[in-house]
Amino acid sequence: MTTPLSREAAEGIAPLLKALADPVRLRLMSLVAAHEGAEACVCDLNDAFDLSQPTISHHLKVLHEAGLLERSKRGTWVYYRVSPGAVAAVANLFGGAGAESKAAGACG
Amino acid sequence: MTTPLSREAAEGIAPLLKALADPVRLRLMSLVAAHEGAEACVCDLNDAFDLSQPTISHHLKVLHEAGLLERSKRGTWVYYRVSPGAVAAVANLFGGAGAESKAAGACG
DNA sequence: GCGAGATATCGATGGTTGTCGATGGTTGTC
DNA sequence: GACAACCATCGACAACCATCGATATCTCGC
Repeated sequence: MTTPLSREAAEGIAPLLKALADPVRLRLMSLVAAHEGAEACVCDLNDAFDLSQPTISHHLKVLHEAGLLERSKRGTWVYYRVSPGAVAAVANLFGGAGAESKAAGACG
Repeated sequence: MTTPLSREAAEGIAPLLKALADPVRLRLMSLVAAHEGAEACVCDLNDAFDLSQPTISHHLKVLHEAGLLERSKRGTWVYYRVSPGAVAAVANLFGGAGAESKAAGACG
């Protein structure tokens, strides 16, 4: 945010922000990030909301397609984990914190 | 993003991200932030896009109502400048960079 | 007061989004 | 093979959004 974004840069980052710009998806991201092992089962996530299962599945898909969440299936269960790179790209906008390897970290 | 967001926190931050989740508004923010004196005249911003003047005005209004831009009128011209607090609230999500006094700064 | 320039507002329109119920595919168990 | 559990997809609907042209509002200089 210190130098003007090119049209391309803006059009690259906007979809990430758009994916995050929903209270449900924001909480989904934080739930996954804060979960032990940095990954969470869909069944756990479903229970954290008053929304229907298809709706949660839809939001997870949006986050996945934006590149913010990675999907891995183990048996019957599906686990999602935060994609560090995508989060870093967004964090980079706001000063570069989290741009190294972690999804979210403090300065120093 | 290291601890689960409360529903309230998520619903407070989501509108900020929603306001930013548009290529035009992202570029508007960066143009204002990068402008000399950290504020920019609407007339300058209009010229930076291929969009109509009402459309730019609309986007500026969205950013203003989200608390991301502050408005000040000087004579015929209207100047916008980045609101440090709102940007810090978003930056806080991604590691706390920019949460002190600047709208966007590096770590240290 | 009047015309000109800079912004904001209004109304319309086409596209996108959040949510749901119903359904389908996959995996594990009996 | 039959059944149950988990998750994704589909179709539908209401709400929202980005954009535009037209118009209103404000300020300046004459």
